[in-house]
Amino acid sequence: MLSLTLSADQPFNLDKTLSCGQVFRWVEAGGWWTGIVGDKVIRIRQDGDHLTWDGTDEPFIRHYFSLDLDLPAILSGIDRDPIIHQAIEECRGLRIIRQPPWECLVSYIIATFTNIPSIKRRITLLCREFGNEISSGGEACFSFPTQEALARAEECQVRACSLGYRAPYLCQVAQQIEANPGWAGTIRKLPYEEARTELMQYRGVGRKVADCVLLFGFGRLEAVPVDVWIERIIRQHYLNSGEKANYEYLRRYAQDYFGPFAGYAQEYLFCMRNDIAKK
DNA sequence: TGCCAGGGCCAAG
DNA sequence: CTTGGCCATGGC
Repeated sequence: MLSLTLSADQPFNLDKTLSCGQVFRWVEAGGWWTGIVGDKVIRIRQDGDHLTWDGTDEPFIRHYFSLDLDLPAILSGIDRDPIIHQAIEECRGLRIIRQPPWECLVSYIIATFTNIPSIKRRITLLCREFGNEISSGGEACFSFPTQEALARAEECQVRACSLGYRAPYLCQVAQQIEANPGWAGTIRKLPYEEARTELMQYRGVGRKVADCVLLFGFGRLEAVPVDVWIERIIRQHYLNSGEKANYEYLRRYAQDYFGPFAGYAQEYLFCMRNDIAKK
């Protein structure tokens, strides 16, 4: 069991970070969060300024939870109006996690046109079916399926994980990625707009999924995924009623308005969606 | 029970 | 370039 003490000037809220809907493989029970990242089973809890965990080392924890970033500086940069201010007050300490790109890509393809409980359930089924079993001492845990495993999977077997019409997307994107193993390095080197265009070449990846992958999988903190909730919030609180706005308009609006850390603003607003988005 | 969900694809206008 | 129908599934 390892531990670290958070610095007093760098807030971190483990519960908000893991429950806000950016990751789908963490479960809380009895004050402990258990999650599977790569081939590691990690158990972690927070007591005030103290983190305690096992399953990985401290550098991984610091990197995965972005503990190296100056969160107060980020939050003061986006704190531009009473709406986002309320979200910052309520969710302070929420940090955007650095997800493995492949897991992030597949997860957000699965996340299209559904709800968060269903996403978690489907990813669990997919890992059980196509991942590798990891010994964890407790109940059986499974790693996220590799691109090779999904590329070779039978579509009907993928579909059996309650994935519906997304099953062929997953099989095809796995084959595309397998044929282009340097894909993540390519994305990482490109500027935002070009990286986005590159990502959208993959099956099942449109504007919104591309923005999610850039934000959560590649640390592009300027990316603003616009799902139905964020669209509602921007329309209700930031635009004139009836103002014409498609996806690109909404995304650019948020990026121009909130600045280089607009992705953080997006995630804080998303975390507060049930309080600030009506209907 | 019906509506909705961290949308994307594809054809038609 | 923009719009509209369609898509499987399960939570609420």
